[in-house]
Amino acid sequence: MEKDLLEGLLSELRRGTLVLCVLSQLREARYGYSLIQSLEGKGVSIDANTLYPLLRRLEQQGLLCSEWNTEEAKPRKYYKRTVYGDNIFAELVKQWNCLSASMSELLGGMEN
Amino acid sequence: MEKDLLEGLLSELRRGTLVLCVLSQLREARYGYSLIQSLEGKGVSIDANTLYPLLRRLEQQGLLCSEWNTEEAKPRKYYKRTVYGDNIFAELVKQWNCLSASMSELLGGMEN
DNA sequence: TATTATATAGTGTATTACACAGTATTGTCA
DNA sequence: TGACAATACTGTGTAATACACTATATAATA
Repeated sequence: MEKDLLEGLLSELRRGTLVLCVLSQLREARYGYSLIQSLEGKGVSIDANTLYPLLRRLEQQGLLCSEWNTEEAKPRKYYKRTVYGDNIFAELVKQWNCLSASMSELLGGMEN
Repeated sequence: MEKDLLEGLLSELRRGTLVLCVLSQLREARYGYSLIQSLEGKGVSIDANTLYPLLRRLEQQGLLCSEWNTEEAKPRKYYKRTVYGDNIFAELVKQWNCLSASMSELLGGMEN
């Protein structure tokens, strides 16, 4: 079975950033399928089978709220950040910048 | 039990970067305990109970090799990257830079 | 019309890996 | 001697992604 090692490590690397990516796009309401393509276009590929459970989880945690729109051709479930979600998101961004800076420092001096 | 939500998300954020942090420090041989403090000093805090299993896992995956040094006062287990580890590490750094750039773009236009 | 593909969302399971708490040993220093 | 720091290991619980599968409605195509 043994999935390719590098692939696994890269998955891990992207793992924590998924929430950040998703939250960043949900200031305005959007539905899952459009998110996938929108993120894909920006160089972040997320599997549908990963996104949908993630959206529901974030909603259950109170970071997102959702609403079905049945007026359009196909029924779509729109998600967007709650106020709480806004706050958490802001804090995550701050910490991300911090982490990112630490990493640059660690990886920068690679000739050591 | 419900651990604090923000804490959990931050853990997730750091999670994938741990391997990268650790690998970055192991061009030269080092033992676990010194790694913890060295990383701590650089703003990356990693729990001992997280690091030791991680080191053994990376060794088992062939990215690190280890050696006991019993000549010093206390017996220490030194780890360092293998050639394979060097290659994987280089690739991870590349992907990290890529990911980092994508994130900047996503988070940059936060007034949208 | 029948068939296929695309858009859209859900569920269930297995794997993985960190976190946490506890154990164990050996030096050092008061 | 007793307490504490240095050093490493293990086992268990939890949390989250990945993967494969299901399901529906609409658009496209043969």
